[in-house]
Amino acid sequence: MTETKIKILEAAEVEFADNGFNGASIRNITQRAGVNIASINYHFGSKESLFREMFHFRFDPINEVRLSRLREEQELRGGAPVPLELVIRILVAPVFELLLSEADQPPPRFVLAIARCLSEPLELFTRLGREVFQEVYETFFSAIRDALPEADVKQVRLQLNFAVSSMVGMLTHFSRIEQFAGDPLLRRQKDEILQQFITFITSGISGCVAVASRYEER
Amino acid sequence: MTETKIKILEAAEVEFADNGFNGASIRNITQRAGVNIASINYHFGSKESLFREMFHFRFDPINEVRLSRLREEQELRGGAPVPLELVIRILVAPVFELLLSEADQPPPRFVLAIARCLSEPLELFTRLGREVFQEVYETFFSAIRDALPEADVKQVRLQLNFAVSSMVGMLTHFSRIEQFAGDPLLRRQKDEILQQFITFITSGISGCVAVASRYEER
DNA sequence: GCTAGGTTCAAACGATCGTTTCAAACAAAC
DNA sequence: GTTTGTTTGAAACGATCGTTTGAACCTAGC
Repeated sequence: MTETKIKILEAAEVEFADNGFNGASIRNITQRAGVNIASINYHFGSKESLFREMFHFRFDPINEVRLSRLREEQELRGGAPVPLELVIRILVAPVFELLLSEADQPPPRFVLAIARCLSEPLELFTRLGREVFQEVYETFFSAIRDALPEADVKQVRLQLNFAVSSMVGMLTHFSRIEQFAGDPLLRRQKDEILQQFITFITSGISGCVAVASRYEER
Repeated sequence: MTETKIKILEAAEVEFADNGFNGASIRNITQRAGVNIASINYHFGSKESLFREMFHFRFDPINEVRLSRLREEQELRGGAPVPLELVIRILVAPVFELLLSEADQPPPRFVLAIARCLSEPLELFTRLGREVFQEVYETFFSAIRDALPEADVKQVRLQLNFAVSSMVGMLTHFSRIEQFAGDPLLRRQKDEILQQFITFITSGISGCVAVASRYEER
């Protein structure tokens, strides 16, 4: 990868994070990267392709980590289901560890950039989201089903939707919602917040399943 | 309110929902409304003010319902805390009942419009969000604290952030994430989905508090 | 030293954006 | 019927957008 491409990718992350996809401008990106305005179309083809490449460049490794960690745990247990909380942890941690980076340095911008752009209703992002996350979605869907054998399949799908929506919402809005509260929350240890969020998702899902099976007992 | 203003507001909801704030264009809105392009600046002043007015027009009544329902329940109990699940229901239901509208008609677009635009990182939306939701945020924060007397204050704030992020994420991404799953989820009774989501949030919060107090017992 | 292929550059392209202008149309009051 | 104030209309404003062009530049390979 040439130096120019790298500089563009880095500048694009900041610009997309600050302004969203529609709000980001080719001119700002190239100016921030210190390269010529034509270089984006030369190296990437278009603004959309630039975003697509940034997306894959950053999230493909994250998704590989998710899938391989889950596979490890599954093999370790040789057929026995991986506990729900661990499944959720493997799904959540690789992204949120980036968001809640070390206290002395700001979090990497691409997480914000992608979370925010995914909220924009362009057809591009529907396709891209599926392209990048479909395999992870399906794999973790099965893992959660295995962890909750008593749960209805459709209900598990609904729970996973809740979980994913919560994750994207958190990534997008955490810093903003923080402003409602007076003092910042991120001062806490990142591991503590991460654990809390994992617990939140896990108890949310298992709480729903528990309530549902209580209904069926009647 | 003049007929033109109403037509613009209705068209704006669709346009903002379909294209986000930056992606929406004055020309599309006026064209859809069948009015002259200058009428937006005449009646609202600017694109930003149009959005602001739409936001207040739609969410002020919703927030009033939330606050008054909560107050009712509090008075009914005369000092005793309102149970967590009910607090969450009062917070969640007034919005999600709109999203999960009757099966034979599409959900009102302004929910999507506002949820999606709030995800765009414009400074306008930080201000607007605070302007519209601050009172609800603080009131429900207290109510949750009352419902969970054993919980740490900072932790409750974190939980509320989780809850709010989940809500916005749900509103923004529900229809999109649905596409990962083969068959649509909305066919289920809306009340069932709503109840599931309330249970999800409630068990998420109380699960976190339970884990935390378990730690402190050691 | 020359050539070829990849890369950068300034400049311009056509399109669209939010906003403004100002005259025409309209309604209500006298 | 005239006047006054409000609302609409077509047209244009200046700015910015993503993209393209074609010449200049650089660097290997011969």
